Formats: sequence, structure tokens, C-alpha cells
Amino acid sequence: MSLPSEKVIDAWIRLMRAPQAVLAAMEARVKAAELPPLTWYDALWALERAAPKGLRPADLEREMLLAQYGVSRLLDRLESAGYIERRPVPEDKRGQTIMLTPAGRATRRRIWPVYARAIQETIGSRLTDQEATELTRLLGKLG
Amino acid sequence: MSLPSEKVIDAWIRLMRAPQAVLAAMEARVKAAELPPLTWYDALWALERAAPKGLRPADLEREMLLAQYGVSRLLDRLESAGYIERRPVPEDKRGQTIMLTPAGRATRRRIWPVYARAIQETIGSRLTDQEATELTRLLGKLG
DNA sequence: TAAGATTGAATCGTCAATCTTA
DNA sequence: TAAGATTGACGATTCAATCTTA
Repeated sequence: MSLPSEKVIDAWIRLMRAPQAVLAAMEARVKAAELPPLTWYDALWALERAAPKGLRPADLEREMLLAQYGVSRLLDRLESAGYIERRPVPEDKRGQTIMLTPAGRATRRRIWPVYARAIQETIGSRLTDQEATELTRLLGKLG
Repeated sequence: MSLPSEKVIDAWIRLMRAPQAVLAAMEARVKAAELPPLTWYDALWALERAAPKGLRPADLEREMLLAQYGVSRLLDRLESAGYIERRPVPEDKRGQTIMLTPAGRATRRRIWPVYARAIQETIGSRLTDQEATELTRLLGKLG
């Protein structure tokens, strides 16, 4: 296994910095609007897409790239905010199904326009659609 | 201000996921080698480049995209590990200069080969140099 | 009043251990 | 023994307040 080229190292540096800056800018806006963080949005949106079946915690684990305990703690917070419900699953008594509540759905919808504007300002206004597509392709090779 | 296109939204999703996955993979390797995290490496490397003059905490703040208190706490940890020294600056009694110690320098050098291999495996082996350059350019537009 | 930097309290993330059911 | 999920203890991050010097 060889060492990385200069160009690869440059890409690494940018890859660690740029997304962090973009995320921080977006979180700042959302927070200024007194809305919950991106992690909450991600979970709520995944659950909304999966409605009405709901998701198992392990599904969220895969979708959100979180550890098992991370999902557990995130669900604790969403549950005490009243945004999700934990339901037992009949076929497997170890497991549970996570369901979005109406309040969770409403909040997800309230957050989206704020994120959408932030995405447009931090990404959309700086890249052409063609560049965005190319960026998606390149990042996809790293996943 | 218009809403983001589908292509921009796709780029956003990948931009939030791919770097997270890359970072997690790298941290896992470094941790397996019982070496300190990327944040420590970043700070040590910035200080090594700035030697022998050292850096002010505000410089690290800018370079590492950290908040003032974040730098303060990181320096606490680096100091108790013996990797840096805080020195008063004569011209401004509020301020300080951060200096890398020989132990800090040695540790930075011990970490690098491990990161270098991880960078090569997670990025270098998946992108051509040309793609890496294009990725750097696109991410640069977001910074 | 503001700039450089730190800190107590609270929140969030991580590790290792645990509990329950398969 | 292993899979799904949670938890206590601990470390890291964040917020708001503070301290010191300019």
C-alpha cells in the first residue's frame, strides 16, 4: 500500500474542513430559528419516508451512520420531545418499531424550509447543477 | 432566494455523509494504533508548521474552525499530555503563545504514517489524482 | 467597551457492561 | 451464543458568564 499523493492529501484536508464549515453555517441558521439540530431532522425525515410502517432502530443505525447507543440516546430525546413513539414488535419481543407522531411530522415540515434555504445559500448558490452532480459522484466513490 | 434543485440536495446529502464515514474509518485505525485523535494531530501539525514562532490561540481558532472555548479545552488536554506549552506574550498581557514541545513534535511524527495509510486507503485508492484535484476544487468553492 | 482567553454547569457522545429474547 | 437494545460512568462539547488587560 503506497502513500497518498499531494493531490490526495489536499483533497483530504478540504474534505475534513469544507463539510464542517457548511454544517456549522447551516446549524447556526436553524438554531437562530429555534429549531432542532440536523440529526433530529435526519431521523424525523427517515421516519416520515418509512411511514406508516415505521423503522427499527437498527434501520436508523444504518441510515444515519450512528452507533447502536447513539440511536438509543437520540430516540430518548425525540421521545421526550413527543416526536416519536416506541412500539413493541409482536414477532420479536427484543425489538421495537419507531413511529413518527403527528407532532414529529409537523416539526419535520417546519424545519425543512429553513434547511432548504440554508442549502441553497451554502451550496446551491456556489455550485452549478453540473458541479453539484459531479461532487455527488466523487463523494459517492468515497462512501 | 430560490430553493435548492434536486441535484444540489443530493450533493448536500452526500456532503453530510461521505466525510463522516471517511473520518470515522480513519479515527478507527488511529485509535486501534492507540494514537490520539485527528483534532490533536491537526493542532500539533499547525504548531509544527508555525515553529519556532508558535501560534496564538486565536490563530488555531481560525485554522481549525473551532470556537474560542474549544481551543481552550483542546489546549488543556494537549498541555496535560505534555505536547504543548503556554507562554505569556510580552506585548499583550492578555495573550499567550502556544509552543510545541519536543514530545509534541515526536508524537505528531508518529501519528502521520498511520493517517497517511488511512488517507491512501479511504481516498487515494478510490479516486484518481485528477478526480482528487476536481474534488478539492469543488469543495473549495464551498469553503 | 472590547479583545483574549478561561470556566461552571449542562448537554451530548462514547465505552464497556448489561438486560432480554432468539 | 448471539442479536436487539439500553444504561452507568466518563470524556468531550456547548452555552453563558467571567476574568484580565487594552
